[in-house]
Amino acid sequence: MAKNNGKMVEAITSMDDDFAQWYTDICKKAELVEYTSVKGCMVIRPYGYAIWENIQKILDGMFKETGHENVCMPMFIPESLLQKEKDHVEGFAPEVAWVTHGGSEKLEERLCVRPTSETLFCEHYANIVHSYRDLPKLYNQWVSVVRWEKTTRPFLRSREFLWQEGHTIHATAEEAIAETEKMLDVYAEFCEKHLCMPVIKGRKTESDKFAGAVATYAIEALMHDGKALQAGTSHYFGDGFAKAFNIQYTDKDNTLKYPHQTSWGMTTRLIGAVIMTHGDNSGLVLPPDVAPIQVVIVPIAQHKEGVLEKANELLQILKAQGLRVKLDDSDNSPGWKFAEYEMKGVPLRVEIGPKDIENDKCVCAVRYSGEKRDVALADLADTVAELLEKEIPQGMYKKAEENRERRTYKCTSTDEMKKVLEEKGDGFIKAMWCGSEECEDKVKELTGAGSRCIPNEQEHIADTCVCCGKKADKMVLWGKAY
RNA sequence: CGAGGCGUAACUCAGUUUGGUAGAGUGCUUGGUUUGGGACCAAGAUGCCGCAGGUUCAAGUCCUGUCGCCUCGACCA
Repeated sequence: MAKNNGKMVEAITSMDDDFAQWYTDICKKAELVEYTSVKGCMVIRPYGYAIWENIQKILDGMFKETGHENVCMPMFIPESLLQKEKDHVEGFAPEVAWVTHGGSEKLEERLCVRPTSETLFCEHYANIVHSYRDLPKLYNQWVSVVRWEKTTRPFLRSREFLWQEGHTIHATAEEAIAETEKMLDVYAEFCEKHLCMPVIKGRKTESDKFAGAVATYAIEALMHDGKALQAGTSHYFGDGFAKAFNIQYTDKDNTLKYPHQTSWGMTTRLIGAVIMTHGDNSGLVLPPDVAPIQVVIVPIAQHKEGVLEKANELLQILKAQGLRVKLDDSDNSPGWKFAEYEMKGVPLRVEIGPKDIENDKCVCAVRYSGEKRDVALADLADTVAELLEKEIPQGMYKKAEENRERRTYKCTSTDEMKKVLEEKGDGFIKAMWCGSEECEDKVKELTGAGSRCIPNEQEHIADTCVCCGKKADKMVLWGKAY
């Protein structure tokens, strides 16, 4: 039955032939996005947006549970405000969009469309933070931001993208650092538990950190083609922004002090990560927690007596479990429906036809593994719950983790790195680094793989730097990145 | 922003070499037969040939410009 590299129908480019085209095909054919007349600005269609809504819902719950409140900042930043923190403006100025006119009148001061909102939060904090009693403020906002990227790709790099940005301000550095680390943990937990995507937590190198940050932490995931994707970041700002924006509070000892800040963000890029982590040659494969449709019921020979009635019965049973279920009773052929919902990544398909009804059973087909099994109708609710809550998420995670491990290598020289990447294909490389930016750049130049992060979980690969051969005590995760 | 490729029906593309009535498959609409892996038959509808100039009796085709998309680099979530 399976043919064409496991792809059952001729619909999308095989990921082995052209991974980039495969990705674009899925975005279009699974009806996630549609291009518009503005480059890099895409319509996120209902099916794609529903994935984002599910991501939002879960993440928002996690933020609230850790004490955060949602706020909403304006979309515009006056140029003078953006320029208050030197590193920050240098990092973002090249890619901001400017508003210069209101109607036909030129503005006194041009406004930048927010590429991120640190400056706006800072301006606000300066107004509302005066005493140690005002701290901490644990804020988050769900908005879109604009960065005028030169090269764009759906979800991975668009000029406008949706995200959440958390911004917190604390009395002490210790507290802010703890917050930075806590939110990175929240991100990692979300990716692993709800997106079934293994990630590596680590710290960014100096050259790779956020503009204006003291330290940037990130979670890195490995896509199916061996390229790395940053799935989330968490920054510690120290008191740099507070000094630039003159945010001060009076402490218990009646002295003026500068507070310490953090910010952290995850974006619609996560949808791209899900596509490239779990997708296959039949299309998208969605983790049950974020799938807009968790179970699709496909009736077979639906014109025959009793089939649709039984299918509706199953629909009600599963709906009563609180699941997102769809019964497709359109007049498309069953084969068409199978292919359609595989393309859309629905985690579980239930087939019900005359033969099944005769035997009081149905067929459950698991998307990620392709496995089909008979299930007694009496057991359906329990079996589906077990599949969606445990078996499928665990199986998807394991599959993704195995792919990552298969593509993770340890190297002790740049020659070895180069050879491994050429012979075995792209992936993560664990190698030692002396800490100099010069070596970091040179490794990228020689091998094409840049530093992704300094993983929290360190391993001792060698005594010396992979590049210069001097003494090294840090293990860096290297890879080609999206 | 550098290098390469491509813009013709909703989609994939042929037609461009050598200028001469706008094409195919898929999809869409209607009717019928079907239904356990993208069903079949019949009848239909659908085009500023990316856009703007130019050459010509005549341009999808030739020339100039321009915009957009895709891939690979550099930059970024």
